[in-house]
Amino acid sequence: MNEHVQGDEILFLTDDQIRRGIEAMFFAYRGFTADPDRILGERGLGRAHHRALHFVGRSPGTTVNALLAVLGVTKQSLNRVLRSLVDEGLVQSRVGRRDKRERHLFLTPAGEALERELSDAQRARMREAYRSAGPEAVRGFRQVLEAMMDPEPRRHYRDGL
Amino acid sequence: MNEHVQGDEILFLTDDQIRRGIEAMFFAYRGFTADPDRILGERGLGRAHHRALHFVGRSPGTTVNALLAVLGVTKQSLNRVLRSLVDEGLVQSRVGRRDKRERHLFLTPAGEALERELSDAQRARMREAYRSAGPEAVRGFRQVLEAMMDPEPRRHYRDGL
DNA sequence: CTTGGAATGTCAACAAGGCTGACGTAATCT
DNA sequence: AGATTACGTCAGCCTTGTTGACATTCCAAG
Repeated sequence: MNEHVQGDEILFLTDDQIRRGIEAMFFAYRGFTADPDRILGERGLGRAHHRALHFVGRSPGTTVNALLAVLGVTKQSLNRVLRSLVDEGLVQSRVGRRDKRERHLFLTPAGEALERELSDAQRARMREAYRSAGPEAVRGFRQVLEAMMDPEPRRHYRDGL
Repeated sequence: MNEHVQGDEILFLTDDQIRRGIEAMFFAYRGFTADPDRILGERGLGRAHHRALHFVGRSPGTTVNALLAVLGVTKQSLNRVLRSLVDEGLVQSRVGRRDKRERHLFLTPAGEALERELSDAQRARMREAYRSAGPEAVRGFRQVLEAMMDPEPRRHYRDGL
């Protein structure tokens, strides 16, 4: 092990390096949500609606309970968001066939269109960040983020493959 | 360029890879704020207070205006947070000597203690994530995050060296 | 010296989106 | 039959963001 690698091993864990990482998360998350927030604002919706649209779009037919677990909010909070999405004709809620207590959630065509519009902006930013940083950096990015999650969200993250 | 690298170059920019990155940000940010949020909750404070404490601690004597620019909120919003921090004896606000309109902000010993307590939890998590991912991954992590910021926050991020 | 503008503080009102607690209904499981 | 589960809903509270309006204090230019 040469001095340079030794230096790396020590330096990247200093308090100051950690602080840099903390601030990077703060500033980057703002950028990450900026574009969708702007689009949603024009339609009287918020970030919470985007999250619901995203995960319903990712897993069509998912139940309210499953969505609650992924989003990590209370049912009252989710219900308020879901109700407005259904009212706006963006999400459809179907009573379960096997278990009629469950509601299965789907995006309507309008919901898919909005989800696409929202994600396009976010994707464009992330794509550009990925492109400029390169595959190696992206691996590191995802590795550190995954290590930062709580166990339960990490499960959901891995499920989403 | 062999097929493996070629595959990398293509694959890491697919919509699905981008989506994975988006979800990684969402889940990781929750973990990132979880520990401080818990501590703050016990004291009737919130995430906004943590951010103010962090940046005042990082740049003692900074002005309200400078803090506004870094945090990206309105003065009314910041003022509410700052007032409660001053009331709790965590932050001291001194009138500027040169320009008496300005207020220079400092952490009191109690403020430093709380900032330390909050950051310790956050730092511990990030340190562990850094440690498990390694220096190479950390470089990639910071590279992608920096590319995701808006220009103005990126300036503040780079200033914070 | 006066005046314009900058920096700050403060009041009021509002909205999004979290939370808790309580209650109701229908369906399913034991 | 009774307990549990899934979901919805009402009511109320909190934090944290917003806009708008207005007062104060002070620096700096004319």
